[in-house]
Amino acid sequence: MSDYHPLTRKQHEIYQFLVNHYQQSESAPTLSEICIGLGLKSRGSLHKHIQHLVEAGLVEPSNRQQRGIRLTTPKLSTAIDLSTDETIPYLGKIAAGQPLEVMANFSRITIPTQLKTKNECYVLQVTGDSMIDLGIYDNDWVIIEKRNYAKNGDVIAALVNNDEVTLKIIEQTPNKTILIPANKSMQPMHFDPNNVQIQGILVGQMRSYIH
Amino acid sequence: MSDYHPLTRKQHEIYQFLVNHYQQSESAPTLSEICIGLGLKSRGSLHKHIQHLVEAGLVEPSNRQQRGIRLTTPKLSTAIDLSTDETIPYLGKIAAGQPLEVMANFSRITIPTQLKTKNECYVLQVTGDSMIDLGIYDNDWVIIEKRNYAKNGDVIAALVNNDEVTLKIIEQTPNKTILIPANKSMQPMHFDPNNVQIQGILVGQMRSYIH
DNA sequence: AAAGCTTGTTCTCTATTTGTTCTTATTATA
DNA sequence: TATAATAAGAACAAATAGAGAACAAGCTTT
Repeated sequence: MSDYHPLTRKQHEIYQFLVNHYQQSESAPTLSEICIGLGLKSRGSLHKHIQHLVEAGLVEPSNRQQRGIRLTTPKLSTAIDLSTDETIPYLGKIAAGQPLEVMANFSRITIPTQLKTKNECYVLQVTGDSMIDLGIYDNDWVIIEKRNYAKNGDVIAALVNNDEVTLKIIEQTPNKTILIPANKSMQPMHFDPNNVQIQGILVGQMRSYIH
Repeated sequence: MSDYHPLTRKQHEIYQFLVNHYQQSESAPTLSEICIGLGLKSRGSLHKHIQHLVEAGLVEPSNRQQRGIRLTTPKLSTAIDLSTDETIPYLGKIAAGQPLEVMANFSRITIPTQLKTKNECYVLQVTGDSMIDLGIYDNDWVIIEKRNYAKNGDVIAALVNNDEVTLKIIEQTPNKTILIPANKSMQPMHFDPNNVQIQGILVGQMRSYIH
């Protein structure tokens, strides 16, 4: 009965989001919430991906039930986390098309005090290899201190062209902003300062080696 | 008995209101009071929501009794008493000359659940560049699951020659143990298996960029 | 005890949200 | 070039949400 259903990259990404969400919140997310969390705009396409997760046996079929997405292996779904104040918002994958604030309070993550500042911080998950020369890899988490300014050489999360959020090294001159990847095989990108909105600066990084 | 009853956004909001109310007041709120508290105008609609909470097993059925809304005791107790300890021992710099146990319980560190396993874990701080090709840098923290065995290719913390603890990739043959640094400019080291005591395997990594 | 009020409950009607299905277009990948 | 993966959006039905009317049972006041 069980065919072999390898996950595509996107399906794996969505599954990770679901696992993560279940660790933080007791109720399942809505399709729209997942869209926002992953930077998608169409519930329709997302639904198709989730159908694949059902076929792969990772997600139980949810018959029109709202918030009906359940993982088949209900790992930590019961582990409610209402612990102290050392949690900070997890804003999902580095998200396209949205200033980060819009999805605050979706879920929260526990953080060692050593990895954050006294100011407001949040967590993003990194996609891509643009920072490997700094030891930040695909799927790592980064802790960002919320801020709208930075000094040259800082690693920042920025909204570029009102379109996508990236993690880069910043160099600013009066009439030009340069975003430099920490990856020798990638080129710095030049922007009009008006098209680069700084969202915060890098203060910490985490990586899981589990499975 | 228990079907799956995910809470909708409104139901969750109402349940939160009830939990909150119970922490401050001994008697249950009236439907109208909840309406006022949540900005609703119809007791009728509210009642329907509470019916769902009853079906979900979070609220006891109250047959026409005024101020009869009670939370089911089991859920209430778990909601309060979920103080799982998410801290693990910090054993300091990767330490020379000592098996790791001796300095346990010096201090503890808060860890996100995503970075540890269910088993016993502890934190070490890395010195040196022997793992930079895996993105583990000088002064990073690593989370180690306590264990005395590993399979080939695992990244392990090991006590070598009863002298120092290092973080390396392990390759074991019946009569030889090879510890391989993840650093192209360093050479693998060969040992008699008796001189290598595995202390644990790598499950997580953290880095602070503050100052 | 009777009148007046509040409360829980049930019902109908309407508006919004959500899951689902389709169609179409674009990008990767073999 | 062909095939799969990804994405956006339109359209639809079911689930959910809100308002209000109506009613019986419990309180309060007279």
